[in-house]
Amino acid sequence: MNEYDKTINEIRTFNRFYTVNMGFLNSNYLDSKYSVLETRILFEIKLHKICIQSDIVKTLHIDKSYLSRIVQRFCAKGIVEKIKSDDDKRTTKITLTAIGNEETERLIQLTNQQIKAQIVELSLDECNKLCTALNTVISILGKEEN
Amino acid sequence: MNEYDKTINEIRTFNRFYTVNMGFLNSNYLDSKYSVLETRILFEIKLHKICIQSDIVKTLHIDKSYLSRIVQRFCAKGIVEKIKSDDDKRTTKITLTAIGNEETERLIQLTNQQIKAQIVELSLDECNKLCTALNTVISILGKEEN
DNA sequence: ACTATTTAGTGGATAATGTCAACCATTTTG
DNA sequence: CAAAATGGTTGACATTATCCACTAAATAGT
Repeated sequence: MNEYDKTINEIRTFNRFYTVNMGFLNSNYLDSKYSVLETRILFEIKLHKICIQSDIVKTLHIDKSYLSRIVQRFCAKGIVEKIKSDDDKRTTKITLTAIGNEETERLIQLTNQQIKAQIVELSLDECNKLCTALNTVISILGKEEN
Repeated sequence: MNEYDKTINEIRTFNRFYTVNMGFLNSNYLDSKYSVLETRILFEIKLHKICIQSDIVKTLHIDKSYLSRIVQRFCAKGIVEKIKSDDDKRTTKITLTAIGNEETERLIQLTNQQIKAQIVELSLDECNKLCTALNTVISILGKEEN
């Protein structure tokens, strides 16, 4: 077994651990009002402040028709707003409303609490080591991004 | 911001990165014949060699009726076999058939290839650092398991 | 021993999630 | 300018997941 196979195995093991540990496998979510993907989308819009749908389609690799409907739902709920853009008339800018911002903030707090429950018994030293390790993973795997 | 908040933020960042990077978000899968969960279940049965459904329900945190149906499908496909157990007559042992074993092996190879594509440009040193980092994460977060 | 509770698994009904292809309007490319 | 590409929407489905009720067997409580 070469070094690459060793790495592949390690990633497999990690994925198995992490998907279950973080509850990514079957995402019965903390807040039944929003699915994991919906939360992720809200968070993405919040990050960008304002963006177009295809930005999100690209970053999250989801179907555009699917996103279109989710955004429609968000608009109906009053948490997202569509704004006609003048530069490119095909696009519509989307952004969080004030309520949407609060709601997203609340969701972030909820996920934070969930994460907190996972790390609450760690020592400061372990926290630091964990941060370093996660950072290392991102910096190594993130290299290959286009 | 205290040390715990820093760690929570780091985990959030990591999750955002990793779910997209590994394609966990919307799991349009490599082999359309099996969903992510199905693959995970097959792999779990393979790990145990033989087990009962509720073992898998517990490890993967999924609905038992849902699993029941998936197992039924697997049986119909001939990749999983149910064996009456004599010790506890409520339970049925499940195990992979020969074909199921091959099939699962094939799926593992497929995911391996997918992972390989992600690390193919890494140096040996980076591979080692990655392994160490992933291991660290598991050992720290895995502590809190029951 | 015998009721009460728990555990394993199944099935019906239905909700939520996600996919595919067709389509219009615009913008970009050759 | 015609052809191809992009952004977004919609219809029609397929897949995936959840909830609840139920049977059968095992276990716990008294």
